[in-house]
Amino acid sequence: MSSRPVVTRFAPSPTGFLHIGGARTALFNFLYARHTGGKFLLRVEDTDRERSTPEAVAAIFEGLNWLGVTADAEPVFQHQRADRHRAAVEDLLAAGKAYRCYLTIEELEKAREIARAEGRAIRSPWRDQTPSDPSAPHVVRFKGPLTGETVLQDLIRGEIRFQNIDLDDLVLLRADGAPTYNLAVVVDDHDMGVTHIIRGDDHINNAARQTLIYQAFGWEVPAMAHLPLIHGPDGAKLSKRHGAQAVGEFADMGYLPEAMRNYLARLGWGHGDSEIFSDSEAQAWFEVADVVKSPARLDWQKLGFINHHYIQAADNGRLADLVGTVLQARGEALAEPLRQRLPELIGCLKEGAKTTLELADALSFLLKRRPFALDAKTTSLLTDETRARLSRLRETLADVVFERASLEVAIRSFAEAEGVGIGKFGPALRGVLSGGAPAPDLATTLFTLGKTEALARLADAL
RNA sequence: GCGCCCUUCGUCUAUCGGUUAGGACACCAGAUUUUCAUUCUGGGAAGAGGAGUUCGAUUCUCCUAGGGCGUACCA
Repeated sequence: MSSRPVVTRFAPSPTGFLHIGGARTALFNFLYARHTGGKFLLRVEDTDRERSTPEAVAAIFEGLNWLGVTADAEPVFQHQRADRHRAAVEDLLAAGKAYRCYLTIEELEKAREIARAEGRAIRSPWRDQTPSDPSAPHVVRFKGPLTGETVLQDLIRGEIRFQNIDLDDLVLLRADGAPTYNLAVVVDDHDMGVTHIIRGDDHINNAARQTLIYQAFGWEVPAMAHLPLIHGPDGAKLSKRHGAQAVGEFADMGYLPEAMRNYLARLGWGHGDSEIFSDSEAQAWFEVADVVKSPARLDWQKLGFINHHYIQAADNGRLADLVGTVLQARGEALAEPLRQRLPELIGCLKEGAKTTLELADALSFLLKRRPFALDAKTTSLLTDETRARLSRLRETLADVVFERASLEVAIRSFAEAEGVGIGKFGPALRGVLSGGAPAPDLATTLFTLGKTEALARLADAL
């Protein structure tokens, strides 16, 4: 292909949020650029002014930012380059590689109907006709070859062949003079020096026609790679009912960006048996040719597994900030002593958490304000015998230093002194301390509660 | 209709003509255990179907089936 330094790009159309499939496309472009020491660029494909919104642009940038997939240059806005696009079309017109088409919408629809019935691509009669009035309303179409074939060398799928007769003469300039996507991508990718186009496989068909346009301009055709789409767990196209589509939703559901990067990279790409890998490993290993051809399904359980791993590895201070946001969103205030201890508490409680939402759940027993009612299960455990035993335990604990290790020892020796197993009073103790909310092992529960609060809760229940 | 793409355990994948078809998630069983969870050990689980090519096909070719994408003055 080319020995130029690699330039990749992500070119979203700002008509909505950043879809998870788009996020992965961006990630792959980013990884490949990093892998090769090249550049990763961003281009907003907003040639359709009707459907593009600034909110969508903001949402997409925000999503990419969160994911940590950042461009190496300022983003290009396609609509700002309309003059350049029009000039390029003039060149094509002058070279006889494009023509003005005066078909009305009605005529077009009729022609399309016929072409479809005959199973062939639509062809405008204006291909070889000169109009009596050249200034009449018209679009400019590409004049594609009628014979021969166009061959794509897809980096992922290999050779893909199209008969040129099956490719229609696409519109380059609309009736109002606005450039269309298929023209703009080619001109922009060329002008931006893009060497590798990595995009969703819904663009394979366009790739053939775009190749023809490159050739008409006499430009080098970039290397292309078409990624399979991401489907929902049931194999159908990802939609709302699958839980989430937008990367922002994944953030809200408590997933960490590094976990998303790992999971998304693993979805459709892999490096041997590696399941969990760092960003630098991903960058070192990523090859476009290793991307899998078939579409992958989103698997929430595996995402949860990966996220669990990264939560365990994450800095507790950072998790505390994240959890703070979650609690705030839930309207749960954090008392000052707890807020200060949050990183430490999270260190004690994060073991089983798969998301920051679950992490917040794990804190819920700490958030209770006493006095609180006990749940039915705990109440039933509180027989007179147990009550008496917990009362003795309370006295014992009053003299214990509230550190996890010493609490652990204290509980064990108390059980020994009582001549019973921990199972005899442990569940009741936990219930009394947590009010029935899930809580970790006893020593941790006591420790995170703190001596004052723990003894008070015990006293409340006895 | 026409064109193009895809098809290995439930899911993500490894294999690049010769393997007991490997790993991970999930699942099941057992162990540990002060709830839930965690952790540990073990287990079941796959080449869509049919023709070829070949000494030998998951791997190469073709057909069929199923799924997807495109077929716009959307991107």
